[in-house]
Amino acid sequence: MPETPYHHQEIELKWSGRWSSDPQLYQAADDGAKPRYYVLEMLPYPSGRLHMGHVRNYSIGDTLARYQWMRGYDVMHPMGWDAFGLPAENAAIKNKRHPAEWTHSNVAHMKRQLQRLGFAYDWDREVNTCTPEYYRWNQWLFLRMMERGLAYRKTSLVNWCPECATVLANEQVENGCCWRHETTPVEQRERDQWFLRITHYAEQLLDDMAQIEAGWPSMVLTMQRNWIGRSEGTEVDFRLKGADENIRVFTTRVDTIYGATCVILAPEHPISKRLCTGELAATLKAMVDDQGRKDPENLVKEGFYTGHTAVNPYNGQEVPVWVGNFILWGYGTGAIMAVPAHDERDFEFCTKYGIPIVPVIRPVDGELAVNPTEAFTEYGIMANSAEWTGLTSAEGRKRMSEKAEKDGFGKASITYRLKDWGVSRQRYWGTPIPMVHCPACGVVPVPESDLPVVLPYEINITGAGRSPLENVESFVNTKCPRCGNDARRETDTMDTFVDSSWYFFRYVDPHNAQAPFSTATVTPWFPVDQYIGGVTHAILHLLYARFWCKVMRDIGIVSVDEPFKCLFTQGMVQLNGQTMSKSKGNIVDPDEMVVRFGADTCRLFTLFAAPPEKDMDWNESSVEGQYRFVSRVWRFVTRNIDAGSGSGSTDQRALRKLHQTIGKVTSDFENRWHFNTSIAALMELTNELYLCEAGLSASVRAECAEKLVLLLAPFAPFVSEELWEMMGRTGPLFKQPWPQFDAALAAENVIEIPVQIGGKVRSRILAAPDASQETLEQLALADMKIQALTAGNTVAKVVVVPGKLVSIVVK
RNA sequence: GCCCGGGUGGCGAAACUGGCAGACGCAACGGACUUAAAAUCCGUUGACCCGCGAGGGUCGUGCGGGUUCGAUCCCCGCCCCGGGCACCA
Repeated sequence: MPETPYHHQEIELKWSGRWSSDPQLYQAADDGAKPRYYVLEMLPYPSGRLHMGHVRNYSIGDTLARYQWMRGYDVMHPMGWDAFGLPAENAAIKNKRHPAEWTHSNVAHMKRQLQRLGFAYDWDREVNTCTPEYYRWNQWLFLRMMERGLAYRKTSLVNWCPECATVLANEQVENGCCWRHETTPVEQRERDQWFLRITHYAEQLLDDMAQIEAGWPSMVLTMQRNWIGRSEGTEVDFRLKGADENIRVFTTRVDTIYGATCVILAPEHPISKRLCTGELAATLKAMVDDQGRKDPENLVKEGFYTGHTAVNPYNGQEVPVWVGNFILWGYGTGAIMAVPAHDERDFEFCTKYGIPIVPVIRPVDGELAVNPTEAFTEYGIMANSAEWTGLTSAEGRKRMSEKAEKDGFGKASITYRLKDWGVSRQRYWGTPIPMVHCPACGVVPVPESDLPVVLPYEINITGAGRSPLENVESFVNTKCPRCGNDARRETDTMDTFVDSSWYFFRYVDPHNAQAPFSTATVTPWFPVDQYIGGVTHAILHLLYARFWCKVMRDIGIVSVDEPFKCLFTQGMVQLNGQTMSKSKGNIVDPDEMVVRFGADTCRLFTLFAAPPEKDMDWNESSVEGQYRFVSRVWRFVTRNIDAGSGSGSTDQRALRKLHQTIGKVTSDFENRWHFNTSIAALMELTNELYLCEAGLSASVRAECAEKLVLLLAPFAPFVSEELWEMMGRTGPLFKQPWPQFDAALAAENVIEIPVQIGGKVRSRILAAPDASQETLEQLALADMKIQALTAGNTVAKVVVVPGKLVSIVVK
């Protein structure tokens, strides 16, 4: 058959039409006949259009999914929409479109884009988090958490972004500014908020890392570990002199307490307020107001003496009580003992204000410092510490904690940097928190039978500070579920990180109307075999999802401790070294490339440009190379369908390259997903086949064409499927068995071995790949060039690495 | 400041982690085909030096040292780029 021209548009439209009209095509059988494999990619926010970061993420996932199908797995490969969130409301304000309408039209468009790119999703499992069918289960789970004391309400100082007019989680504050508005400083406001008690799981979140260590990038686990910030120490009460009150401090270095020369309170500490009367009250207030706006880059430590003193319980010494702007109210007890001799920050503070510096720890092999010029922060030997003198820091910490506990003025304690998750948002486009405020009964949960609490459609979104829901009377006015009298609905909605914390469970049982999912249905698919997404979610989303999984396990509806066995974090797609983002206006849309070159080329291009975990700078200049490659495969295969036979003189050469390629591509899939080198190997194979073509026998010609198409299938599904059909084969290509590697066929008859003298390559010898050390040494020493170069010298040593090289050392 | 990544031709990158540096692709150049161009096919292409030539030599993986027969890879000390954390007591 003569070769035919490659018309990507025609071929791709044909197949994407067929594929999307067959809803069963990519369904998992879920009958246990084959081993299961769950490929999960982070679901997109429906912002309007796909960007190249999505294309990259989903190309990686789809390539893996198709490979696993070919390897014989029963693959689950779903997709959905993280559809609640702020941009929908911003669009509502700006374009006068309803958030629901805006979201749904974005979803429709992006779904078409995904289908056009040929991603093999089971759309029957599509999950859209802004539908009542989904978010009612957020509410249901919230009630379960409430019952277990994991969801609670408390008044607290919260981060407030004036731009968003909403509360931000600590995780959404970056450098004191809003994560969306990087130049808007966050303010502190007092509000009643809903919280989820993630701190209750802090220890498990750390411990269970052991279960996923093998499959997760260590960097992500490290980041989470730092975020949780576990710290072992001691809480100690300093009695406030002249008052029946203690100041409790947290320290990791109780062994230094004989060097404590003052106590410092956070400005927000209730005791600060009580101690600062008269003129000091104004000073304190100014400092509190300043806290939310502090620029961590160049904050100057400031403080003032309250005029009060407190007593060190270990030695009875009286120390002054200060207030300091660098003491965090949200960490530990919000108060510290300052030991300037052994803590850099205390040193800086006490030096500035002339507070004494008393060294009490000496280096293990040195003397106690006199008038130190910097803090000695290492562990050492205790000095000037009464009966503890001479102990090591470690011993001191342990025994002094025991003493505090025994005498009732403190205890050993573990503190976390992690804080409870504030989930309240004063926003319309989110899951309503299923609570009612009754004047008589207080906060009352909505009964399960009344779920879902549906978000009202009629809404006027203005962007003003109050939550839009507060103005919807039909929503707000309700009856108390307990006493039946008039009551008001909670108008806060949930953080959208709630939605993405469990959607991957819903995928497995997406139409369940009785429960978030059936435990029996879900269990065989968990943990997820492979989760793929951006490293930007290393802390927030992935930590919340892990937490949520443990909660669901404790509720009894999930059987695993950890949701994701393996995690792959792909690199970012950048443009001129900058992250692509809407605000920077440097989004690249895939549509144009798909029209010009086709989805196959687009996918190959994103995979070829760099290994998947590496950041890549978007530069389209090499995209034509991928198009050329696809075209070359196309021409080779089409012109060799039922082609005449050659002599067979190049059969061995072609088969060798074919099997080397099978080996290479397979090992890339199994070990490291460096698809750039897999695609390079397929190019090499294609190049070799062009050179061998004339001499190929009919059977080898057909075999090479067929295997080439199979190997290409996970990367470029459209052209592969079309060629498969043209070869007269039936059945979807992604269900065909992956080609078998044959080591004997891949082996070279003879290889070239470099011979070095003094580490420099001086000659090359030909030898069998399995030639022995002795043979190689003899061949090398017998080589003419080597003989010439070694003449007159003594060969001191010969290093032979079989199959690799010979290295000769001369004197 | 601390913790991770990373620095290789004109460009994206390989070298599976101690064994031929630069696979594959882009760009560039040459040849074939063509009236011509495009497309296609076949080649060349790290830098410098010697040679008419086949060929040979020196240098070369951010910089400076070290270990080794041999270092892009390991060790020590720097420089630059990207990311995370940043008064966490």
